[in-house]
Amino acid sequence: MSKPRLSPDDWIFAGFNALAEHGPSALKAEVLARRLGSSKGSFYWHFPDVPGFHRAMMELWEQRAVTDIIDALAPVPNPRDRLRELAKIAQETPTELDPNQASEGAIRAWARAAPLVRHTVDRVDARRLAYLDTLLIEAKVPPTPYSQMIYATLIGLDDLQISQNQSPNPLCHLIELILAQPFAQA
Amino acid sequence: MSKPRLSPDDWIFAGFNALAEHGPSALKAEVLARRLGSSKGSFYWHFPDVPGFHRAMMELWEQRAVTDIIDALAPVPNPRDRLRELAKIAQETPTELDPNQASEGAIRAWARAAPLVRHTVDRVDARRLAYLDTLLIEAKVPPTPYSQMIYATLIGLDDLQISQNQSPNPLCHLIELILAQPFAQA
DNA sequence: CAGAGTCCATACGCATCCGTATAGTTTACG
DNA sequence: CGTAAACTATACGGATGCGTATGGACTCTG
Repeated sequence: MSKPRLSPDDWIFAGFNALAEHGPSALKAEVLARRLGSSKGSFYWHFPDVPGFHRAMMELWEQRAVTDIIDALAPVPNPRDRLRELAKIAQETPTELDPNQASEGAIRAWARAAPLVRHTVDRVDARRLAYLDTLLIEAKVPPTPYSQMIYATLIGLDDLQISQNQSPNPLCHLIELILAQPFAQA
Repeated sequence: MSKPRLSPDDWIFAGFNALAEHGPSALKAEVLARRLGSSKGSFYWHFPDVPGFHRAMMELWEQRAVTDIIDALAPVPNPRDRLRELAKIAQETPTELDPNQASEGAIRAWARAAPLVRHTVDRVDARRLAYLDTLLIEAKVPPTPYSQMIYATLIGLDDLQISQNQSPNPLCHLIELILAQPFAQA
């Protein structure tokens, strides 16, 4: 017991946890090895170097960051309800230890100092905004400027750490405000 | 020439510039000294240690982060126009090399990994939200949940780097949306 | 000019991290 | 069982950061 071999994904998950807890400075080979009760030898066997590890983290996150949202909203039939559901899941306190949710804000903070992360986040933002545009169009809402307004509010609330599971949730309220506009007919 | 003595504020301003450009990892004694063409001896003369330098940065920022906004809005007489002006100045691309504006987002990112910064940002957020509450009340808008909605949008747009000086500015649009609600009578 | 106080440069010991090398251990499988 | 592959531990040299110590330089005042 107590000596399980580690897969690359084990390192990557540990990386996201460390990032969320202690910031980008925790994403170092020796620091992560201590955290996992392992050693640098293991790290450098699975990854070519530290930037390579960062790339692997970003590849995994980029794969899931957009599709997870789309999948979560797919079963909701009504376009207006899809927007409401989006507001709800965006404000849930992250429970799962997925690399998603748990460290969205930490990744955005990391992106400010790391060009690779910056570019990944930019691509994810663009794809999420494009998807949000389609959601709005289906709900008869003009995407400009509402997709940016909604997405910015979502990010800002996450950064503020307020109104997680709180009522009235400002993001839900914003959605209702928009859906009550004359252009958006139920 | 070329050998000006440095004041503590010179170091602090350089700190904010370095933070905005390269993130928290640039806030080190030797890195900053190189940046200023100076040396560690100067740094440790002005500050007891690196955390002490960080404290000095946060003290300066906390002093100005709230009052600067209040002062900028004070000359605007109409409560509704004060909200509109707030949206405008919040979305201006920072020109001045003030520690404010230039690195708001960088400070928020830094706060995720540094408890001292976290606490300072939390206090600033609380005071800004309280001030925004008074602005909304003066405009006959219920502060809950609109102050959080507006402030979150402001932060999110800054993080997204979109819609700086762009039209339609989503934040301005949000303000108009709120001011057009039945409870907010002109 | 003298001396005190202010400010800066350099060197040192210690610690941490990087990436490599190398040897050891565990697992898969013929 | 035995060999090869997969995986891990440890040690090393080089780089960089911390905080201190110490000597030099500049400035203000009498």
